[in-house]
Amino acid sequence: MRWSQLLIPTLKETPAEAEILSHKLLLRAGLVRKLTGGLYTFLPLGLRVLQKIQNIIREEMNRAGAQEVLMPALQPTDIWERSGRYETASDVLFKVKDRGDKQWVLGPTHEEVITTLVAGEINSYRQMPKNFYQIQTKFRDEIRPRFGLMRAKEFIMKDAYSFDVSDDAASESYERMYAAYGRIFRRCGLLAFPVEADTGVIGGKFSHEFVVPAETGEDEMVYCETGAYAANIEKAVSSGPVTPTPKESTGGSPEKFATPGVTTIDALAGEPYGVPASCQIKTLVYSLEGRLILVLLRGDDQLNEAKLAGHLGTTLFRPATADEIVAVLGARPGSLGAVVGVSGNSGVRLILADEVLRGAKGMTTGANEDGCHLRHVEIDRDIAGIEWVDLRTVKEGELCVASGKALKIRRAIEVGHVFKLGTKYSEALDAKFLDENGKSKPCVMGCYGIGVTRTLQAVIEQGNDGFGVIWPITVAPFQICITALDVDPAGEPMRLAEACYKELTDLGYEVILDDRAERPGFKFKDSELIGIPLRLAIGEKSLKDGMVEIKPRGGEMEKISKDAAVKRLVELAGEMRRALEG
RNA sequence: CGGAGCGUAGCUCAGCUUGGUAGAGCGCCAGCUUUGGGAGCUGGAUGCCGCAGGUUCGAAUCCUGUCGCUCCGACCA
Repeated sequence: MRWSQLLIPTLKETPAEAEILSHKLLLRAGLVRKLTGGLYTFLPLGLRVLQKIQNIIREEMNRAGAQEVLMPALQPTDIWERSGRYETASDVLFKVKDRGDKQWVLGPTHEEVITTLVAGEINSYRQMPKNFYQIQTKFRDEIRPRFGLMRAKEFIMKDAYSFDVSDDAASESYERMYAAYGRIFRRCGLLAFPVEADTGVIGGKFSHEFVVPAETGEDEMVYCETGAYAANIEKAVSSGPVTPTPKESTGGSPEKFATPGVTTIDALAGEPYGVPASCQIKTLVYSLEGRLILVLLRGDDQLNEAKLAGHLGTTLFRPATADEIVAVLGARPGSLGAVVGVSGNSGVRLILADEVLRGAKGMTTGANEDGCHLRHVEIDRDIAGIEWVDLRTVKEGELCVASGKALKIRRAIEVGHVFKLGTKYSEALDAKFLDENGKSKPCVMGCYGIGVTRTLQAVIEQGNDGFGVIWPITVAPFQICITALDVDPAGEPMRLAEACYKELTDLGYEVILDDRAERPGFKFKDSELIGIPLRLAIGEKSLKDGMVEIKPRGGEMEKISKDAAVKRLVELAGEMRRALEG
């Protein structure tokens, strides 16, 4: 294609709206334009990249035995009510009404729709396994869209759903998708890693996120440099805190002492009290269905809410308000504890304590009386009715359970997620089949997502330099840019450029011919900004000696005879492709 | 939803404190020059100063409201 005819609105200056590098480049390279917050138009260049990524996904999904379908984005509410997610996912659901005042939802994902389809079409074990996928626009009512395509109200996702006759068979489907995901991201030129992920209220071990390490990511991953372990922080475990929990008795019974104005762990750790955070019991209070749940953690630990949700089997809990807490416990946040007035208190549903506190002695905690704390607390002796759970958030430097080495934490962008769902949706939406014994069973499901638009931005986040984007050749909008330095149609440079353009295009390459009547520097800068992997520059100067110039994006320029140029470009393109696709 | 910041030319931004005819650079258009790394000169076009009220003789500027955008936060007591 001719550059002069395409809409490629590159920007020399950085738009004020962009904060992170990939977002800036998305705009500067003329890939997208914002309609409004969280909604973007893909321009010709951006769309080309998007389609490249989609095609890689298609090829790998098909290769893995999945088949493509396309489901409605607009969905009736009743299937969401049947799955229970009209409630539990309510805050991200875009809800719309039609003229008859009937409520609909814009799909944030499609478990309900695909399961409804399968319920009607699949009745026998002979019809499985099946795996359906689609590439489609999803809608999520994000609290705060940000970072361009990273978190948007509307985004393109590849979602796949597997249906199997048994748990074992479902595990095989899961493994197939897991392997396919590795290939997809590799082919996109992305360094993406599988990490163990939170399985939420469904539970189980089969959930991995594919993440791209990046400072701008919204997720945190915990990993061991030996490669023995990697997990999302919501899921991660370690062999425990670096400072041990005290296990020595310090007194015969809990002793109340005055701590006026002290409402934080830090304040109690400071003068004049000097109680190390690791010797404090932090008491958090959550509300679930009108009653309170006490969550006990060591003072220096942070609650991992995902773990709490996993243990409770629901996400319908929230931090209790100060009023609720005072009504039930008699004290305000900051002076709370589980020792006094908690056991047998009908307003308290449950006391959960983090495993790290097992056997803790000589601890200090709130006295359930404003301005007072208790010391010499021994958790086994002084707090009744505890349920022990792993609830803490792992910290950097703690030891890996697999290798014993110190764990590291990095931020990362989640680009894909594979998840073994079990029978939650098939049971709720009646996707059942008859097995070989004529017995009715729910299908065992898995779901597998890739954020396509986010993946595009992740590729930019990972591939760029001071000049602009560096596209992997597999997803580049064009593989080759021919920069004609003199665009007079009758002149030799342009005639040669046209000839090379035709030859390369005939060979199946996607070539952009920069035929704009601009100065060379301007055109070089532009081709670098939009990140085309290979550039062929044709100008009078070197042409006098029969030479042209080839420059791989981010590599060294080489002068080459004009007759050898096409062959060399094909060679280089092949090398680049093989490096990614093997 | 809470907090903060910002809305002025296509883009980046100044002007606002202290009210008095709307500004710069880049981009765009025309011409000349230039022609291998975002050129130079000359001339030109471009604004509901986000929107709506209010104060005032007079508002981009002050006040109120509203809409939009960006950032931080929204369990960690």
